[in-house]
Amino acid sequence: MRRIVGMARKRTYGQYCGLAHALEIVGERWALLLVRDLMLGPKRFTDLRVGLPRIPTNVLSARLKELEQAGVVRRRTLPRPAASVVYELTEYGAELEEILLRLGRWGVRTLGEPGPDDILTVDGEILALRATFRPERARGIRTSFELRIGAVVVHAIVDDGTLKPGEGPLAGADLVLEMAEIDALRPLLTGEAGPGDAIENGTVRPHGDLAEFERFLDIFSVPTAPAVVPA
Amino acid sequence: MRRIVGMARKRTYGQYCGLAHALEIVGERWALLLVRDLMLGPKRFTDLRVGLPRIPTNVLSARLKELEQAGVVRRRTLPRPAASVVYELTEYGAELEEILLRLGRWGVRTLGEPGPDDILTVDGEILALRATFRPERARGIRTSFELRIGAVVVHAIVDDGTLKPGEGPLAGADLVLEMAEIDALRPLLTGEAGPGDAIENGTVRPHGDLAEFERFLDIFSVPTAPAVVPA
DNA sequence: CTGGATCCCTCACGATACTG
DNA sequence: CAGTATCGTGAGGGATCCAG
Repeated sequence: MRRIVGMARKRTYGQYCGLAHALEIVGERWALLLVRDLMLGPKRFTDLRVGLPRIPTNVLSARLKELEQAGVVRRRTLPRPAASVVYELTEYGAELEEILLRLGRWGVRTLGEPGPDDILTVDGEILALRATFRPERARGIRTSFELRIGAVVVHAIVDDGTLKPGEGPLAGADLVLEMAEIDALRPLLTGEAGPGDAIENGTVRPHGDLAEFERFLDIFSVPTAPAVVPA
Repeated sequence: MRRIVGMARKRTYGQYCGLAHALEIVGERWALLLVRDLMLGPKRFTDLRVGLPRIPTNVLSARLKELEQAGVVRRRTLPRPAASVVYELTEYGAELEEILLRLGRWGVRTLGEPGPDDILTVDGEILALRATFRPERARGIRTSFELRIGAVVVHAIVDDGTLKPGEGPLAGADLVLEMAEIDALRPLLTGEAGPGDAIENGTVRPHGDLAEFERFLDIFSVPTAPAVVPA
């Protein structure tokens, strides 16, 4: 005879705790990466697939339903003629932003070299810009950058302590940084390498002033030193 | 014929992104709750089991190994006569603290009623105290509280903007709050209910001044209003 | 083409028993 | 006390299929 233990108990931690509950909402696999991509604005199902190439579609469906159910994501049907469906963060979901940026900064410090089939996405790179942006160092500064990392092109407009990142090129950018490898930028942001090193070994080709390059690295950086990871 | 796809590729998101990497480290099930419990100091395997009653021991083993491997947790054998093993956070792991507190505050706002077999742990309650503590409201204040929630007893010593939480009772506490239900405190911290309501309906029995009760609620609270969750 | 649903396989998780 | 061993189940991974 089969004992009915808890009838259809969804996976839960069984703790009455804010953190445990948060993890039940956004702790499932892919969930926070989904939120990351939605931080940049409403997206369609297919857009999300493009940003998360390795997510199975059934998992994407499931996560969107769960996040919608939890009040993190809202599913909206576009009005006219589009007749398309977009997913967007609710107010509540948008409040994860600061947490994701911090978690991203924490994780980037042990990121190491990219694996053979690690990819860089536009959304990932824009997150990196937002996560490493130091408003206090951008006070009174007005400048703009374009970053080309392989096929990924993003830009950033800095204006007196504020940052407006975006995808695609930016005409008239004060500095263009061109890189072939997806891990060319990380050592610069973490302080492991300086602009001189990067230019010398050819991982970064700056189009613009060297001073502008240094200003970029001043405005965008990860505060603390990289952690030492034992083998 | 079988195609060799990626030989022993561990579960990865395939993105060169700080957030994705962070989630590969601490995004597995139970990992962040483990870190939460270790935030309170070194613990033995069995202590961790007590704090996380529903974690299978093999999963606990696996997580500890993974976190150790990732440089988040350090396994240390106690010197003399104990001959015991403790796990503790590394510097790097300890830097997750602010993130966990924020995530806890985010999650508590949609926590709702406890499920039938939701439990409250001492560690969970201490996390709640730390997460809801508002240093700016504790400036120049020196007081102490003891909380009894069912069998869980914790205390907090507030001294001019600093908080020292601990487990167990506190002799000479300025205020003792006694509750039978594990969800008696949450509505007070989120502002859904006031001290008057709680005393009237008997969910909280304060031993001490009403003014002290109000001071407690001023020092400990979740800033924003609870989110509206659609059915 | 978008926006998914379905199938099948694998492996991580969950429960429990067992060992140094 | 501090885990390892075993085994069943279900969530995730990957490919394909289908409706509007």
